[in-house]
Amino acid sequence: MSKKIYIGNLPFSATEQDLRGLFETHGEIDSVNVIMDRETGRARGFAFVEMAEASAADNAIRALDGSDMGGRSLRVNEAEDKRGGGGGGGYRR
DNA sequence: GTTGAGCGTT
Repeated sequence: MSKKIYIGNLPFSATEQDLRGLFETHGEIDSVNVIMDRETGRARGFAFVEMAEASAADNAIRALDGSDMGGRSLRVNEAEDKRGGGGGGGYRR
């Protein structure tokens, strides 16, 4: 079972590759998704990483949460399900 | 700078 991870307080210069490089150290990466504002195309300063194993995800969260990146302390946690749990966007059924 | 998106309907 894969697990989603939220990464906040990211430098706007952070990329998917940056995050993947960090997380793959702790476990198998299922997917990486840096969030961009779809209306402006600018980075929003946060991202999501999905890992193959929940145990690996938890390990990565512990290791990376509070880490200093570019002078900013990263916020790493299990992601909330605003996309995969409710249905998506507001319409459903 | 803080928890994604788009598709498209009950």
